[in-house]
Amino acid sequence: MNQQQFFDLDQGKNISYMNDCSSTSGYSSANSPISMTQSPSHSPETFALQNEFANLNLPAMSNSPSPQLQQLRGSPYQQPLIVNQLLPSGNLCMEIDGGSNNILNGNTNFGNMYMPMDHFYATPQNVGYAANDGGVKQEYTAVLHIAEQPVEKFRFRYKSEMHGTHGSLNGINSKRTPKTFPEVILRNYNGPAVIRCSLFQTNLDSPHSHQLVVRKDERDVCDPHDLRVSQERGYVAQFINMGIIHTAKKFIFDELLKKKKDRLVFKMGRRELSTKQVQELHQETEREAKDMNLNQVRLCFEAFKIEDNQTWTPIAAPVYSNPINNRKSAQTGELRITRLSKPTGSVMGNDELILLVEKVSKKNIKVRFFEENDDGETVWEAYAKFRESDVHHQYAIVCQTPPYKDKDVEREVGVSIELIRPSDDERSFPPLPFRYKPRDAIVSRKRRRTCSTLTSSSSGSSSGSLNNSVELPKTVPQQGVANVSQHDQTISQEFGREFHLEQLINPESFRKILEQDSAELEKLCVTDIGVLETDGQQQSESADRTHGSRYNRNLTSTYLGEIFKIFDTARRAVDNKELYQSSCKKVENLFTDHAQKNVNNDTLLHEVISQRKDNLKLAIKTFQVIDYFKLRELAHTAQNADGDSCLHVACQQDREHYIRPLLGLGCSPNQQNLTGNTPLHLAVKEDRNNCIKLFLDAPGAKLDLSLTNDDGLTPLHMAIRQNKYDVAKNLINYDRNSINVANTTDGNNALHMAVLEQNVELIVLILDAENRMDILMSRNSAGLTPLQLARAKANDRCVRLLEEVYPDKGECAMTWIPLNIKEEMDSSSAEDDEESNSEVPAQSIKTEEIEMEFKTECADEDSTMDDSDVEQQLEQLLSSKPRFDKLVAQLNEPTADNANLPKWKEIADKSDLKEFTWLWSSSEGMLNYIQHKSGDKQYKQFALALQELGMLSASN
DNA sequence: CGGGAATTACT
DNA sequence: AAGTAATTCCC
Repeated sequence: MNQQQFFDLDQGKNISYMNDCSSTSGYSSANSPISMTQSPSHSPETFALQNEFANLNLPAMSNSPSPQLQQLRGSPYQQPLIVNQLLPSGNLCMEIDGGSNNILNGNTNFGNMYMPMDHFYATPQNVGYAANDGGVKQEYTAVLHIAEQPVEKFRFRYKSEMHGTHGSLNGINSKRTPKTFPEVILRNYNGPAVIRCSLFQTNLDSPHSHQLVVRKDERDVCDPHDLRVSQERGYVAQFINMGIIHTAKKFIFDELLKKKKDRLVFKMGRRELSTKQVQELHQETEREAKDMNLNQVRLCFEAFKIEDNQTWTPIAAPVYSNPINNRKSAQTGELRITRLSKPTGSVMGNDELILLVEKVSKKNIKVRFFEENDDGETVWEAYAKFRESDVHHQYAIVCQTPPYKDKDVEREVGVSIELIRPSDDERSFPPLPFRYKPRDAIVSRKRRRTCSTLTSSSSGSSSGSLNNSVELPKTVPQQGVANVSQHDQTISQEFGREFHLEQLINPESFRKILEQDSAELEKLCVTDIGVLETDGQQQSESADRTHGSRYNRNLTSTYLGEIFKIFDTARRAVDNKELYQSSCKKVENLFTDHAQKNVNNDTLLHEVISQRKDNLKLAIKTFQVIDYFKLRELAHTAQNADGDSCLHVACQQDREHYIRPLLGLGCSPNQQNLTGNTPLHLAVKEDRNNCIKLFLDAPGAKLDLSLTNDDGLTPLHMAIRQNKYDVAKNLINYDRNSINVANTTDGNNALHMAVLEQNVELIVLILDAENRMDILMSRNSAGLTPLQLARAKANDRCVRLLEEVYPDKGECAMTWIPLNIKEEMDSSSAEDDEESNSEVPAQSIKTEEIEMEFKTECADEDSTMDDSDVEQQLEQLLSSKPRFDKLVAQLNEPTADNANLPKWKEIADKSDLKEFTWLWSSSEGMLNYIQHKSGDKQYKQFALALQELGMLSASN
């Protein structure tokens, strides 16, 4: 018996043992029956070798690796010979996978190109695999049980990476300490046995071309790995220190074939496969290799008993581990959101959100928003909107948030975001929090509500005397109602019965109300104003204070009451001009004073139109005051801390009936708030269709639809992005030029954006508008026309639709725009791109002028042009639209020699332009291209070629 | 150990 | 020619 050392997987270290059994490893020992084998072609020579090795049978192998051993590591492909020499170690086998197995496999790696090893196995006696070859199901009493699954994600390393160590394949429950490893238990069996672990495909009962290696003596030995188990050890086999080598693509087939052969040979207990078998194996391998999942493997565990030291008999059905995924791959790697561009968004959705993510594949990724209750049940989910092209380089996703389920939430709602990979339903972890913010409308309403309470100055109870000693009228809601409850169509059940909605919507009638001072209004003005803001919250808050009878009127009520008092007084003293003047001043001061004190600087007007319960009476009276004292400037400039005007608030709160009165009072419809939004932006954003309509229909309001908000969008852009056809239609009808405005984020105009939405109706709508040419030709920041964008990112239907309308089927849009068109564009649209400032001559000369000049010039010169003249001539030719077109036509004609070869192609083929020819389908493309090359070689060449063809003069 | 990056190879 | 995937490098 030799004392030997080997690496014990169980113990994770080298140990020595008495070599009392010479070879357990199935593949390994020279005597072993099954040998691995042979590459299709082996050199016959080496029986001798085999014996030699067999005899080598050494003890050494482990601790003191021979120089060759050391050389060997990590290079099975390259150093087969050395590998062969190691073979003997296989005899050590037993506890750990015999080194020999691996070595053999290593050998197999080389395919036929290397030293064949078949002779090793040529020994006749070693046949003994008792397995169930004929495919007969065999009943086993023993059972393999996986006690510890491998981790589900692991980075597969390429062989070239297998230098140092890179961490081993741990058990799924492994922690820093204690670590665990894949582990199986053999049950229902007595006596010694060997458990084998090898790498398998996940969807086939077939080995995987990757290598399951275990680091041993500075080298990586490949699977299968055999571990001896016994009663003393509790029949537990723990596979320690394994790694997975990612077989390079080019070796997949070879590796797989090798493994399959080895397996078959082992199973058959024979040393040679029949030619037929080899062929079959070949074909089978070819098939498998083609679509083998290279990023997923599983472990296969088998159990054998070894009889006569030679015969390996399976004693239990093989079991397979869960899949192990390659951590590095985009298909199976971990999904992770690294960062969000912002943590919040509107409940309305459609906010742009950028996610930085770990490697994802754009075709296989979704962004899921979801909300769970305390029990972890999903109560809501929605997916962000984005296109494949919004996935930037596998590492970022630009998406639009989905709307939240409840658009009327009053406070922020916390939800989660995760990535989902549909192919395997993998989720990113952990989910990232995201907060849905209530709509501005609700926020401001709430803010107003709470702040009025907060800021209300303390004062006496029901008498309501405050700092400024304003006596607020005691208000009993019913009073107001009692007088006038004759109409049915009313806005506000409690307070507004006197006014029909339509009256207010209609500016004429509203004006009348204001100006004529109708009896109704008169009555209104002398009666008490309604109760301000008595919503539940305030009531409960006030209830808290009631105990000390310290119920307060809020700030707004106070000021409003004071102002109304002044107003009423002044009005009664009709002829008192002085009183009127001073009243003006007072009211103005109160107005501004209030705004200053009020939280968020909401003015009285803001407050009055955004009461939780719409209070028409109150609002109208306030309007009347403003109007009466000619304080339009106040209304006009009234902005709160968010930069919101009253119109903004009206839109937020969906109080469309105030829009016209406010416009009438001088509020500017084009005022932008601090985020750049006009009231119309808000109306679109918040889906306030009535507001939108009123804005657009308002006679005096001159809306500027080209204003962009901080997201770079006009109202039309927003509508398109939200696929709001009707809104977009109304906006376009209001101002057709608005479709040409480019958003300042990516330079897309309305058509670009509709294309991105792939919304055919919108595209048609836009195309039906006028100014078609401008919009067709305008380019976004990426330099793309709508058609080009469609080709890149939209479906066929959109592309076809657009191709229909481009005059030349989009030919010119594929490449460059003729200068003259571009000049038109430059002057007519906000769009600008780099091209336009580069080549275009600064002086834009009228087409006719060029023609004139050109004619005269050409008349003089003719055959005597030098190179620069030729170029100049070409340049002028290209810069005139008629000439350009003419040249296009001429060049599209076939050449004299070949009816199938247009002239332009001929020129291209003969010049440096050859390699670009594929770009163009007619001469126009080439001309567009060449005109931007002014001054360089291609341009000159082209000019000369034209001259040669006589085209330069011909085109005169 | 574990991971990011760079490089190269394919579409 | 751009964008991914595959490999290799290297901190």
